[in-house]
Amino acid sequence: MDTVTRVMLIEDNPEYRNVIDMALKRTRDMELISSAGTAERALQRLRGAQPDLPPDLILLDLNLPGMSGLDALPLLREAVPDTSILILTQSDNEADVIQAIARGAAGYLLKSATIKQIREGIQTVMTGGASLDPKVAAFLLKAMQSTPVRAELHEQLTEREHEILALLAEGLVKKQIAEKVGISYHTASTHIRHIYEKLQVPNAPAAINKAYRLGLFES
Amino acid sequence: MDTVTRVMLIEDNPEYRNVIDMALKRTRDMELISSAGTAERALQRLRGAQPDLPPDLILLDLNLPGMSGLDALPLLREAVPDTSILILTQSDNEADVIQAIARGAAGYLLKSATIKQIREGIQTVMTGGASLDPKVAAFLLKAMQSTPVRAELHEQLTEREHEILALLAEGLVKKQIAEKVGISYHTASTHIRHIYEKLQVPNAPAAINKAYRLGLFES
DNA sequence: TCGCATATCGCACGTTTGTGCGATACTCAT
DNA sequence: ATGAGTATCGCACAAACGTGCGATATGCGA
Repeated sequence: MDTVTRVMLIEDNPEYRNVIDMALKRTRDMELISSAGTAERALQRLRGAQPDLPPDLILLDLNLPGMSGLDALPLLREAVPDTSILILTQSDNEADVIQAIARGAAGYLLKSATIKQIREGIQTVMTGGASLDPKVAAFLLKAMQSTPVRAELHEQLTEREHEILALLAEGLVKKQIAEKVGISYHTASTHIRHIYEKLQVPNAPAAINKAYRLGLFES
Repeated sequence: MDTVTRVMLIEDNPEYRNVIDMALKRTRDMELISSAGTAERALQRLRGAQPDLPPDLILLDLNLPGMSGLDALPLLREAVPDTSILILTQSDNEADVIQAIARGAAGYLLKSATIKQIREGIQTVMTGGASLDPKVAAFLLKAMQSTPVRAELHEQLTEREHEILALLAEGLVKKQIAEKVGISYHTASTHIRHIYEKLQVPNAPAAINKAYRLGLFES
């Protein structure tokens, strides 16, 4: 077991860089050995002619100037295969999370995390665990669930609502839907309102998206 | 927001049942309202003629006499759809973890967890997060990495446009997209305009629909 | 060098949406 | 027979959308 975890930080915001710096300094078993404002700089240091000694762990921001953290991830993994990479970013965007995991991140923390949580996260990763923000973990679980509630939700929408949802997906506006189905604009509006409530979405594009994810459109 | 989280425990080991009992008693905002030694008993109570009031959260052991926790999971979810189910078991078996997640568990803790961790886990779940033991999280990440994410079908849309289309599908409005991506409202608007042109659709719902039909989303 | 695609920003204006609040009527199970 | 769910209709209004017409800047291939 190593005595000290040597950490490299890739983060463009100087203030946040300072925060991390201080956080790690207060811990005897961690050391911030290097920090870079861009992925390009970090890669340069890790694979140049005389590369730096690989760190034990890299804290990687996703929202970087130039190359994104997401794109940098596989390159970093190639450059330093034995180094764990822990994402530390603002974005709780679902796609970012999935992508980061797919590209081999050892964990995903949000910047809303406390200093203590970050330190614990680093320790967790160094002992072979995976460190996930609860919010992020929730995404992953959702993504992994092969929609067991699917049948129930299928029945959730009435036939009328299905019909109207399909027309919405085709690009018709409410007025056109009303004409096509032979009901008033207001009724069409009400049906759509109910669709949003049942699917728990705020608007039309989200409704179409959810409908696909729930398998309401397959056939 | 409820003041007290009402917990039901399904666990055959009387000793461990005691442990949980004590753990929850020490917390003002949690209450153990019911505990059962088997899944059958628990289900009976939740869906009988005069069912118990549904708990806010169920702590479920997987290794139960009679029906396994894994089999009970979907039945519990059906009986009490609004109740979160948190797995609390010894098994860190990979298959169990995957199965539990697939069947809709809100989290997965190991019995090696401390009292404090269990309490935190419950709180996390009640606030909409997912509570995963780091070891368990590591499994999930590995499982997700082995499932290669489909990419490179976007000859049509640029990377930026994809990004924005995804946010649109999530239900964000243009203003929110602009903020999230860090561009002006007008630029977001322009990107969306281009998306409609390329996909040859008149509006957002149609764009999401077409994106799925073209396989731009497949996840 | 000259397009072409991309990414960014800007404004105006009519149209559409989403949602607040209603309402009546039919069916069906409790 | 009462309530829950469905389907229908109605209005008002702020917010958001879609699209007309611009613009500058960069990079890249012809």
